[in-house]
Amino acid sequence: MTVRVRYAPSPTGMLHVGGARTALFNWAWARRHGGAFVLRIEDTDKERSTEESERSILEAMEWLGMDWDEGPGVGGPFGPYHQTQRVERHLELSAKLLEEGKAYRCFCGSERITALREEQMANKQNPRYDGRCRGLSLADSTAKAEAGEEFAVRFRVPEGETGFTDHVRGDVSFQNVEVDDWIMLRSDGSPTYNFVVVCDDADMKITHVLRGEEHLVNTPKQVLLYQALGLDVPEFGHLPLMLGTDKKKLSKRTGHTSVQIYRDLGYPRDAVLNFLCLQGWALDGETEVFSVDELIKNFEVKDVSKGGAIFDAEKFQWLAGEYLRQETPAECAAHCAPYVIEAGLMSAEELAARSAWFEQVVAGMQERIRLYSELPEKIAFLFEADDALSYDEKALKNAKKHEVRGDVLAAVLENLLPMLEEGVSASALSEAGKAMLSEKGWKFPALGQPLRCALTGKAGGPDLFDVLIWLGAESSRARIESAIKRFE
RNA sequence: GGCCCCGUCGUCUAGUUAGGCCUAGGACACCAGGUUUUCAUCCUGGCGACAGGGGUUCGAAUCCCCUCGGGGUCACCA
Repeated sequence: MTVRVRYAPSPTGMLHVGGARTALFNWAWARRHGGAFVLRIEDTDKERSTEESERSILEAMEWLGMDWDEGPGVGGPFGPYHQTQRVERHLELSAKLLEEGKAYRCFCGSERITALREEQMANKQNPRYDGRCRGLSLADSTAKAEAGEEFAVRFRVPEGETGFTDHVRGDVSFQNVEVDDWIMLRSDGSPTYNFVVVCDDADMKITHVLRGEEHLVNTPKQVLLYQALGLDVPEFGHLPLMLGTDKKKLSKRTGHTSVQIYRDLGYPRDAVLNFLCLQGWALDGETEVFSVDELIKNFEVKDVSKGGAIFDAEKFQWLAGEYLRQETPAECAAHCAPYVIEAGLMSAEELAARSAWFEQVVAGMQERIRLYSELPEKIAFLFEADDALSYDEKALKNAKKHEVRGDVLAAVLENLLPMLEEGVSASALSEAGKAMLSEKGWKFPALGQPLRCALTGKAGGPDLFDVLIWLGAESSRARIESAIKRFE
């Protein structure tokens, strides 16, 4: 049997990280077994669904590299892949169930149902449909319907018990009395989620349903529906929830929830993918950094953890840094460029004209940032006015600790600047600088701290000889000369 | 509250299916050292968990029962 899985987002917002992980596990499972990964848009909520959300979700899926074999944009043999375009089929199946007595029309109306529920809750009973229309004969109900009475269609839950073997949780079962006679068709004739999801999954020949744990309690309804329809029941796997720091389902209350935001925040794509894997799954218990190829090679649904995972933002950032540092300077520079432009440090044209220079800077900064977006702030000093560089209090204090600061800076001007003008390498500068120090009998901090303040205005940062080269002879000279005056 | 699911370091997890290899391993975070011109990276070390209680067994994180705790869900949303 060919594996066919699906991810079925509703286009009512961004791509939630929990949804992204669900999609990722489905995708990996399909790729692992040479099966098909289907993308279906569950747009039955007309109030909240938007085309913009759909576009954004698709774009995020593409960014993550999760290609779908069937779905929007690519089509497929079981389309259409938008749920709203499949209602004809839904109504057909609903009519069939109605005829067979496996579903029935309910004329109670939402007002009565709401009142009933309120009364039951007031009496501390569990809200449940009281079955008033359950016994209506098909002939009677058809007559009422034809007379124009409004009705919803309910599924007739049989007696007994419904169980299934969940791939992550093992055997799970529910007493059917606990499963209410749920609504398949609303009184406006539109089908509900629990109904369409089964129709569509069956029509699309889905073999494995991997989804979030919040759907666990929907499963008996769906299993019963498959059975009533005389269809094969697919395999299920319910993934643990991704939790916020409040231990509740991840929501905007406790942090960012969409993959688009993390992308915009400058997290490397592969770090996002890797991190998603780590929430509920482990490669071998030892390896933390691994590629999606390794996920595909090793992913088993049964290995997914049962417990919910609190979203560990710290670890996510660490992982981002790991990936950022693995990139070549050219790759990293390309990823950082939009942030540098956005921060107004350079225009796209300037960046293109000075790409070699920018790559050099990025190479020197790579182990000092974790997200692409962190670069602008850290290199902003390079773009300040040479004679009006802002000095951090600590940087200035460090510089002033050294009595010989003026002599040191003068020596730099005299010995190192000419070399810089000739265009030597950072290591050559470094050697010359150290030779100069030993000749004069100065320790490195006596050079480092005043020079760092003079050039960057910061107490910490990249290698000083790199900075000299980045700045160039002219700026370096101007900054040092300005510092000599300002340090007095 | 009913039903369902879950419960190993602060957090993510390995180990639980086939009880002994577990004086419970790794990672993030934190702390302390080291490398370094600073910051960062990197290296070394430390801190730190089987929710609790009963069983079963020569032996239990692993099996059984109870308790406690957490979560999900109870819509004519998905």
